[in-house]
Amino acid sequence: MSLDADVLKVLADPLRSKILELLSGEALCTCHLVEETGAKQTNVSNHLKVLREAGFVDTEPCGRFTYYRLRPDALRRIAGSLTELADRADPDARRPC
Amino acid sequence: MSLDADVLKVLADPLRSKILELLSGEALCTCHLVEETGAKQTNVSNHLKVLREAGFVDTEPCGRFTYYRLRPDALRRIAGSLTELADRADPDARRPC
DNA sequence: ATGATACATCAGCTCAGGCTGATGCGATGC
DNA sequence: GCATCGCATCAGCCTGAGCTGATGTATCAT
Repeated sequence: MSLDADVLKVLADPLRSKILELLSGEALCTCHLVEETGAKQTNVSNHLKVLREAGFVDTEPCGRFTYYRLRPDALRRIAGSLTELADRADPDARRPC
Repeated sequence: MSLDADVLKVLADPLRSKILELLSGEALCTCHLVEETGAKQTNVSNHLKVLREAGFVDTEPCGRFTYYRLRPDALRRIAGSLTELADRADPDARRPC
């Protein structure tokens, strides 16, 4: 497996990573996330869309609320590709010039 | 531990992730990376600087060549924070509105 | 000493993407 | 019905960052 820069780019944003941390442990709706992050509703909603389309969160409509839940499998996939890359490292190998 | 967006941002670039993949398995010098990636020398050098300052690669000067080597521990650190976040997930918890 | 090679740095251009205000739309409450 | 709330979408601004050409600095070969 190889590193997917497009997927990593989704994680590499301070507000999105903050949202994922907030979603670890419990599902939250947008209003919670707006309150916790201090960001504007529009901004949070945009980032949630990015996270949703990348498969990092699931949505659960509930009346006029929309709950967001973390998808741990998506994170483990990334973690797996990183450790696989790390495991491939050989401390002595060097290609001659 | 929490997700560090600044560190993730270093990985979230197609050329940089390509370089890390190439460096897994064997150390390479800049000219190798330029040849393998097809990118300009200036560009590769810039990205190597970013990777070096973020601690993802080590440099080994060797005459007029500069060898770059992957630092697997740096990748494992990121992988660890991702799995930790994934492990924290509770499929039933939900904060009421 | 002269030239070539390997690599780094600098200045400038360009563009993706994050932030915002305005607006739309469905669900709930009165 | 009408107002309000929760959330999404749109258009526009603006900053950060990637790419490039030019240049500088060692190191090596002849």
